[in-house]
Amino acid sequence: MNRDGPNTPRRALTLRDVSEASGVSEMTVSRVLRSRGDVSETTRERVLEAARQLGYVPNKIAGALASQRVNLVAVIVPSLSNLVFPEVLSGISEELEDSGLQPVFGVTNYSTEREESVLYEMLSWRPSGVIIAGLEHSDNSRAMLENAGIPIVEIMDVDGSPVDSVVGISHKRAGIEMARAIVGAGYRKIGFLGTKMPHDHRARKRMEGFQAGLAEAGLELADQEFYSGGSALLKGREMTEAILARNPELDFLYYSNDMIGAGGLMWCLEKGMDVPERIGLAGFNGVDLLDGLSCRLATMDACRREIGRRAAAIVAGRSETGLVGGEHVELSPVLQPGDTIRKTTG
Amino acid sequence: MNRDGPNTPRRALTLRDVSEASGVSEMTVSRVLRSRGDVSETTRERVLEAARQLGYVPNKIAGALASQRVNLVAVIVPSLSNLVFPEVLSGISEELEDSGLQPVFGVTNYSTEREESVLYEMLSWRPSGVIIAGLEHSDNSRAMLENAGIPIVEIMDVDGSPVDSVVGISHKRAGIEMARAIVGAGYRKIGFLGTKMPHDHRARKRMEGFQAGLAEAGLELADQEFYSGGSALLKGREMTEAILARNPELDFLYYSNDMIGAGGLMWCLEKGMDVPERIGLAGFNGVDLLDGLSCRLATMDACRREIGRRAAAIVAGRSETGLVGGEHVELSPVLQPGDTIRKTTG
DNA sequence: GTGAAAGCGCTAACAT
DNA sequence: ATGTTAGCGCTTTCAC
Repeated sequence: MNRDGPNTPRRALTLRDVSEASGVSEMTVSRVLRSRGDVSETTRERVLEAARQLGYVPNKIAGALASQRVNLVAVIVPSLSNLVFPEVLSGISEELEDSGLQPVFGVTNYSTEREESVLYEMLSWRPSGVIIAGLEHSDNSRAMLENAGIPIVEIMDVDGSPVDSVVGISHKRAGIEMARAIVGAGYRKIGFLGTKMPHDHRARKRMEGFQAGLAEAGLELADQEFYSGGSALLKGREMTEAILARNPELDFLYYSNDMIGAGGLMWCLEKGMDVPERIGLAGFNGVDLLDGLSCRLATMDACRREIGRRAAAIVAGRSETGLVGGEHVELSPVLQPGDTIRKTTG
Repeated sequence: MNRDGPNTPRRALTLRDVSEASGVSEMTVSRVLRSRGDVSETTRERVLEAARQLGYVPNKIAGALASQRVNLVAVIVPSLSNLVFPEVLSGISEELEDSGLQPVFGVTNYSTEREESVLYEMLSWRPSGVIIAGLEHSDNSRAMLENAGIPIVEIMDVDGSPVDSVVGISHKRAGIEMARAIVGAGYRKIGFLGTKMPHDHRARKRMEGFQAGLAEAGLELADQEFYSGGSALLKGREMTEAILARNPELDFLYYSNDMIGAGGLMWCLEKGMDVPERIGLAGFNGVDLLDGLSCRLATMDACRREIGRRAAAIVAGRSETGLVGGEHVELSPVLQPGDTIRKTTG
């Protein structure tokens, strides 16, 4: 609306404008605006006042080109609707808050191709670091990361070989431990319910670990069910109904995430099933949404916020270790048994 | 890890490197890389091959400075954990997909100060447009938006005076209509439950509209309850218990969002209350999470994805109207009565 | 404490 | 179809 108002500049303001308005050289204006010392208090105030009056906003593009420094950190995640990732992003934002660095988010929709183009796009802004979910990338992406010459932190997962630093949990181990807990509680006919997405490597690794854990006890998955798309809660209900119709003797259901698990739990409770005696359930992630359910679903905390924080700390050069790169941080998710795993008396 | 590998460049590659490797002038390389026509197929391929081999990633900073064009759109929202905003962002991303523009997200945590600094930071990258949630900004922020000289789209809300374009719904009207529906269904003792956040202007406007709607029928809010922080589902339970303990004769509860509404609904059902006869409930947003509940909470769709799309279309210069700025798009949220509002026999 | 000159890596505009 | 020149708005470096 105000585009043609009397104060609207035809072109954006530059340092020169502030310089002229304050009667001080561009160089000194630049120093004041970047709070570099060695400027007299008088000049400082004159400049600041002029800049404020004009409504000057510095041009970081020119600044970055001249200084060869960009205070941006590229953050690349598969999705924003997963609930997990916004929490990781919060952790990153918090840690970066007063580091002078600014996160820029990119979303891949679990597509390797899209990851490649998002990464390319972001690297072309010459960020100071990259935080990227997962260890599985296309050859091109991996090459770009290796050649970027900046700190790279792969997050969420540690099962694989990182380009540089890595912060995450072992989903394989998480699966194994969940299997052990379930078997230890006496369940024997165990089903797995998860996403169909072929690119959700972490869910796949959890399932593989889970199978390995069952194998330790001489067990196998009794049945499995996969979905894609739609409301997770609803899908959880539907899949639970389907798998139990097919296989009524199942005594435990392991879900690849908490939301479908919660849907399944609600379905079981409504059907009047005895949870956790007749049937036990568990999910994954430890989303605090579950705090609101009357019956708490067993789950495992994925340490999302902490992962974000630690990754950001590495990029900001603030991690405790003196390492310059190649840090390897494995966090340990903790089983939260809730009310849906039978208590063993031993 | 690979930082010191044999192929790691000490400094980033430039056009000049590609130029030398391909034996073609920088200018022609630049043309090839930007797919500007007027380059022979032979040269094109030579250049592309050289760039690929070297692993050249263009420097957008230099490009933007030279061309005075930046393909970035600043998107500023209060929060990522609200579930509503990721959907808006998805709508924006989708619409921007093949426009050549790239969204960059910033989060304010519902703080006006933070909004100001995020906005300043983003404008200093000279984006091609700004999409920002809400119509309430600090004086400084408003001035920055007015002087930016680029398309500004304020989203979510239309109750107020926009800087330039606006895409959203009237939360006031949404409140009024919900009140009319509730009163029309015969409820009379109505309570409101919402967030305490003083900066959630949209929730406030819904409440004000709601009160206005009740007033049309000579009614007032019988009671209210506010919360801040914590798991929304859990808070919904707690607030519901509290308000009904204080005021057992309430026959309807209007929640400022679906998550606390779902918590309240679960609590009522567990207590064996007759929903919707003895007590009715309604939320706001139309989150698809509700699809998974056995009893569907009444709600109103906030048109989140659509808002994102339309806003992005305006910034991309693709909106249907021939206007250059100052577009005003008001969407109409639709009441989804679900199972928690008594059916009237009229 | 302040200023002048050079140049960051690209692209617009104009040759050829 | 390709090359040359100038300059985007800053910061670095060095001089005063």
